[in-house]
Amino acid sequence: MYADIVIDISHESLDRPFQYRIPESLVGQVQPGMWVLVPFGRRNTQKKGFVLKLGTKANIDPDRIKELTEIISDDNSSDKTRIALAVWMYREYGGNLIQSLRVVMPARKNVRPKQVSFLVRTSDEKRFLSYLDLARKKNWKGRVRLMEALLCRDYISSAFARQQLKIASDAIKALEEEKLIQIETKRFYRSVLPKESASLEKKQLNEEQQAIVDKLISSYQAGVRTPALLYGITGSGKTEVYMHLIEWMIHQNKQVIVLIPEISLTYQVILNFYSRFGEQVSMINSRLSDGERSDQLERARNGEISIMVGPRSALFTPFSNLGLIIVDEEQEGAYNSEQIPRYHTRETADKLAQLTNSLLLLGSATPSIESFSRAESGEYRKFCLTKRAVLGSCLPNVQVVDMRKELASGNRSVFSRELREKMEECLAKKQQMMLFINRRGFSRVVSCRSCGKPIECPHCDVALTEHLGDKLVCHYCGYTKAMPRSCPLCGSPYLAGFGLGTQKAEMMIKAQFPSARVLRMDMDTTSKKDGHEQILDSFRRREADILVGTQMIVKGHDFPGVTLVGILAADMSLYNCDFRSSERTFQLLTQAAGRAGRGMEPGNVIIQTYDPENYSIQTAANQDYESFYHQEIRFRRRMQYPPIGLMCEVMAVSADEKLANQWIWQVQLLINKRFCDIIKIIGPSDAPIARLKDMWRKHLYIRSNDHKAYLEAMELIQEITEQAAVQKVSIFVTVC
DNA sequence: AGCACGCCGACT
DNA sequence: GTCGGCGTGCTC
Repeated sequence: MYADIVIDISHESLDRPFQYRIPESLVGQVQPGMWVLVPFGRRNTQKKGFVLKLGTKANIDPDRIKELTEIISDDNSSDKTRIALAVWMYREYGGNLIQSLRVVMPARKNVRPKQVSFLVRTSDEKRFLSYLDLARKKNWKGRVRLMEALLCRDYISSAFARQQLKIASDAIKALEEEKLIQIETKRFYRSVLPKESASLEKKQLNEEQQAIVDKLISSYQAGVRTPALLYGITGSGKTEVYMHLIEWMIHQNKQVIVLIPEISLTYQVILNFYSRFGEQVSMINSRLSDGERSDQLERARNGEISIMVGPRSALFTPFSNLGLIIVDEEQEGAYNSEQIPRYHTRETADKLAQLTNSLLLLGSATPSIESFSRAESGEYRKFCLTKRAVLGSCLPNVQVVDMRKELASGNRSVFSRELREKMEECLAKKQQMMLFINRRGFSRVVSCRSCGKPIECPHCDVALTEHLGDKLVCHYCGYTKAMPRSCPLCGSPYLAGFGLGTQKAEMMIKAQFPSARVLRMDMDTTSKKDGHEQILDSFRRREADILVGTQMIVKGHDFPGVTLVGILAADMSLYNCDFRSSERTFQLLTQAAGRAGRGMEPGNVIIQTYDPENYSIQTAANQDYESFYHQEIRFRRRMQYPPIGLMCEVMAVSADEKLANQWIWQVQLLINKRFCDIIKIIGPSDAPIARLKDMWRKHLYIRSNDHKAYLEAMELIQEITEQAAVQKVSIFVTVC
């Protein structure tokens, strides 16, 4: 009997199973999913390993196979559910199990716990005083100072002794050896919460909100765990519903995970939770250090905190009595993991909720087509918030401008006449505006006017973007180079930038409205720590009239002073070769439009587009989600795209182009052979970015209506992945 | 990740 | 002549 075991070492070359013999005494006991101890390497050092599967066939020369040592019992219930979750992720999203395990068990890093040490007086007063006399006589100044300080207190902190009393470490050592003092250390958790405490009073719920909270609580008590979709228009107060539900859960001694897209995880949000729930809350985000992060997870494991707020990785907080998982802005793309396993947070949260018998609550103003269709079919429960919570504020007035007509009447500027007029009006009234453009940098591409070829990144097959200061930047790998004088291919000196980026937009605004104060927000201006907060705060304090930026300005920020929102090129995201582009465009436009008129003043939104009849633009302009949904689901049904059919992308990545190609064709061949009619394969072909960071990328799509066959195909791909790993080709699946 | 094997510079 | 530098390769 053999077991395939992954060794718990984070290194690419060990990301594959090793076979071990199961000793007679453990046959029947060793099961997939267990942690075991195995001898590894020449020295046979005992390593922790994870049992993938059992088998009777030896894959290598049986003489080379060692015997596994023992089973490590792990009785932490949260660990058990998280291992089960990792196994599920591995099956669902591919890659290696150790990769899934590493995502799910993040606290495994060896970070030193932060400690404070104290010097504690241990001996009785008599001996202490007599030694003090001796020290005085001998003129041991340091020891005298330290002992005098300890006369009136039982202990002082080492930091205080060193820094304030200027005690050298040998003085401390000497006293310790005399058994007069003792050094004690106490574990101390790094705090990530705001220092200030604003106490936020509990807001009264309106009728609609109250009814939803009541229904969720009563059904929870009745044992209903059907996921709930909270669909509420922008500004309808979804957060208050969350807060009340969380409060109830805490009273039931349950723990809560609140997931927020990284981009909207701002100081403001944390302050909100902190002022409501105090020390019971913690948060994690990507800017925390390893130490800060694992401290927060440790506190969750200890039961010190009950609420964890964070981006997708917060889903794996080791709570032992989880009751509720909230996924806010459920439709956000940021919930798709970029790394392998490319899990989707909503789906994974759903699985975790099942494993822990908790409630999953999804919230959105523009739900994903998946979630809404599940709500329609009854797989999810649907709750609607239809009224804006702030009294007096109303939905903005939206206008779609046809940029083709602008061009036809001779306006070649990026601002339509309508937008210009509204901007002038807005500036004159001393109100604020936001201009949204979907591309950072200066121009989209720089290409040669003679040979027509764009200048590309040497490591990725994408065009470089022009940035201010005569720089060319790759937005995928960060490669930067100076703007060349002439075309690197044909030598022609005529190079020109095409398309519009945030930097260029900022420059044009400044040229046309010289008196306006402009702030720009994109990846380039927010890369510094707290760059995000600084820009938003400055805008909130009305230190600028115009905020121009990429997606990040439209995500959930509340600026009461904004009365105008301009979307400079609405269709920029529309023509990606991706069946979700309409959905993304609709969501982006609706969100951007929702930024206007959040205060008492009515808001205006101008959407500039070259395709004004497009249904995603039309329905977004009317803020009509349901109408968009019905048109979009019709399209998906016709094309058998998700959520109607099952679909995934299989990608083979390798430094060697030939090998990547060879393995993606292997996938195509084997799937075709086994499921020729049931599963449709699109491709293989080059991925849209055929080379990224010097790695070649080949991909294909798999589409099927047969759930069973689809899962079998996934297993087949899993096997191919293992074989390909030997040749350093990584194959992974992205569920569409 | 560890650890061993292996091929070239400064030393008892 | 050796001791030791870390480059490369393997671990069931």
